[in-house]
Amino acid sequence: MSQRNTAVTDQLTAPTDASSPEDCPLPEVLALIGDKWSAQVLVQLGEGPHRFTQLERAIEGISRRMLTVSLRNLERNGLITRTVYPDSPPRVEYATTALVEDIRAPLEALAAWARYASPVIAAARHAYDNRH
Amino acid sequence: MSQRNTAVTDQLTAPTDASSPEDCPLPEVLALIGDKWSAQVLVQLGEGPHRFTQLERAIEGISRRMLTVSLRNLERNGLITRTVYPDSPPRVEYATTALVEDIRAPLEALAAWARYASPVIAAARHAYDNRH
DNA sequence: CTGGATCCGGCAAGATACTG
DNA sequence: CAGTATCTTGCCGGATCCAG
Repeated sequence: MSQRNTAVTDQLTAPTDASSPEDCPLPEVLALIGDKWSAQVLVQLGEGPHRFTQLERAIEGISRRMLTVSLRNLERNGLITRTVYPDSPPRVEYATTALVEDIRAPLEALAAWARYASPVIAAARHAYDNRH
Repeated sequence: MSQRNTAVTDQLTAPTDASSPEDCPLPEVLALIGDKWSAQVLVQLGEGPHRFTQLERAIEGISRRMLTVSLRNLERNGLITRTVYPDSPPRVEYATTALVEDIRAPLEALAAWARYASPVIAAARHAYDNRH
């Protein structure tokens, strides 16, 4: 199942025109991690395995319920693993799977873009609002 | 691992360690284009300027209302421009701004990842559902 | 042709309380 | 500690009609 595969990005560099937006599965990705919290969970887990409360504290503003929902969803889609240790008190650890390795780069690129674009966007928004 | 980066990401990931998830502005990006349609609109406009009806036909399943809403939102945030030509019947053209150029690469990387990961995810989901 | 305005159902998601 | 269950609210988004 979990084959390490770095050939993903090779498809990109390939000189195919590849820009046909018809078969662009971008919506699928966004359906997976495009919601309010999943991406942050993935980013946080990128730092290494985390326990439930650890995540809850690390991710500002998330509710217990939403954390649970996000984790279940990510687990269901095979993006994270959930390991229960038979301790007392109970201990559960979440970690990313190999699948996630290959999106970390584009995700960080997006984050980098955000840092750079944020003030520009704020200015554009302000200008637009003044115009209306 | 992956090495396909634009000027923007090169500049910004270089100086700092970039792996601190605290100041990760990923949620901002997702708030911008993480909704159901905006990303597809951007992708479509990446092919070149489009008129309203042209977009409506190109993007499968979008309603007029949602197209309008998405376009307004993108315009407000400075990601696209809206040009009105004083013709009869009225003609309006939408095009991406320079800001968008720099996210196209990571966005396509995400799409490529989706193509590769889709079957794996489907399998994981199926396995999970059987387990419950 | 390019939208705006309005109504409305359904789901996302916060708050709160309870449990093994 | 690591969740569930339930209630409630907000808003996303589809349908429909109207307008310049």
